[in-house]
Amino acid sequence: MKTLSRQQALPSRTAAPTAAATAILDVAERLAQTRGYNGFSYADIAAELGVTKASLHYHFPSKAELGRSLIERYHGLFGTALDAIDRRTNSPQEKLKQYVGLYDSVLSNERMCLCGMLAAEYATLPAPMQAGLTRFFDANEHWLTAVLEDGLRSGTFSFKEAAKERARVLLGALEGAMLVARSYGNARRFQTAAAFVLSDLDAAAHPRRRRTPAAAAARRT
Amino acid sequence: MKTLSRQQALPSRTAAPTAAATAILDVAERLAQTRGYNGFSYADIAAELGVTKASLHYHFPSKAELGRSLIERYHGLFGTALDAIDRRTNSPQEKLKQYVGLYDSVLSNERMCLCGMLAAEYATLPAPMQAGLTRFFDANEHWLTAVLEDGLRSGTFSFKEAAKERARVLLGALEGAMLVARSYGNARRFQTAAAFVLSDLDAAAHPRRRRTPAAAAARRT
DNA sequence: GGTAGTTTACTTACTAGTAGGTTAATATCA
DNA sequence: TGATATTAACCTACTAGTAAGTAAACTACC
Repeated sequence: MKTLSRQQALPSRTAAPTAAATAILDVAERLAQTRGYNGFSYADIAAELGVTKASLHYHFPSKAELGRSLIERYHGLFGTALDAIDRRTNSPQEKLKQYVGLYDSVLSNERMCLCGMLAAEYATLPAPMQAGLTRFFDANEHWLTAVLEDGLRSGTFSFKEAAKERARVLLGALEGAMLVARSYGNARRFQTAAAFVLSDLDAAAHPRRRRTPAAAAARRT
Repeated sequence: MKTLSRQQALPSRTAAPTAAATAILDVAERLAQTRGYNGFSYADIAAELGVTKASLHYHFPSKAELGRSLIERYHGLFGTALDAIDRRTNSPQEKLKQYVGLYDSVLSNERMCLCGMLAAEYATLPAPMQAGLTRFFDANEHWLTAVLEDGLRSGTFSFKEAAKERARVLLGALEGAMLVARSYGNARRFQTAAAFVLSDLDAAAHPRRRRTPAAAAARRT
């Protein structure tokens, strides 16, 4: 059995993830995204890493704790990616495009969004994982709502319901498109659907729709 | 242990489902829709029905066979429901509303669409179940495409991409909305999202939109 | 700087419980 | 009597999780 981590002395004020813990999370994440939380075991991870199950229990006492960590890390990384998008561009249209790109890169690795996957297994998950899941969706909804409101203000987007409702439609549509496309092993299928979902927001495509004051003005020019 | 079936002699040219088989499928279906295929066991079904696991194996030799039957029956029942919609109304708008109603009634029973659920577990499913799944989605897509084309012809609907593409967007959006809404235990959430997805198709909301594939392609780039 | 104590990162060997599945005997009924 | 349906009793493989031990590395102190 090889050693996962030969840990160099990090100061580590909080619980800094060790190299071993990271390696375990990496494998567990991929398995969870492809097979679901109920579709993999400690034995699967241990075999892949060439360590014992007991070693995994040293780092993550229970599978529930591993699952909780999985969501937490995923949420954190996703948040970082959203921040990066915000820094890269100010265009709401471009932001959404890059948001879709996040999903697309996951699917192109033959994976499903971790939280979309876990949402299916929701009823079987330990409470901390359930709470982590809805926090993740809430954060997505929050970010999308801001982008949509921005696009509405600037006349780029057009939709009649509240931005929060539109954000929910968007989130669900992307998760669902991903879910179905993966059954066909066809990332193109997702890309096409996602493009149409985004183009539904275009103010230019339906100029007489309400709640776009700027769009109405632009039309006259 | 009680008896599941006191079978009255059905002529049964094909394999007519016995009362016992039906009872087993009913329980298995509910478990699959709430917990997923990997989230229930023969022991769960047996306990609920008050029979032994061996008895279940008599009716469904393997879990794979049970799963396959589950999809087949679900697909058949869904097809019947779609036929019923076609008989009840000719209005494409009303048809879609009733189609959404089908999903809604599933979710209101705290269930997820069986095939949406299984789509998440796709990678872990036996091949016959995988094939059954895509057949189900194909059938949905086919029915939706016909309704959308009809609505487009009659001027009720407006969308720029091919009806088949729109059908895929619709299917994914509904499955995804359902998936997320269930994590919040909130059927309203689904209803609201579904209503907006349908209203996106309304020709009245964006009268100048055109079905120009060239425009759609340009927007994608 | 050497050594005692402590911590980290594992190991082997095990538990109790559950998974899907089998077999042979038996009950039920037409 | 023969087919249908069901049971008890089992099997093997695997599940998450635990107990006890160990080698190496780090820390404290004289």
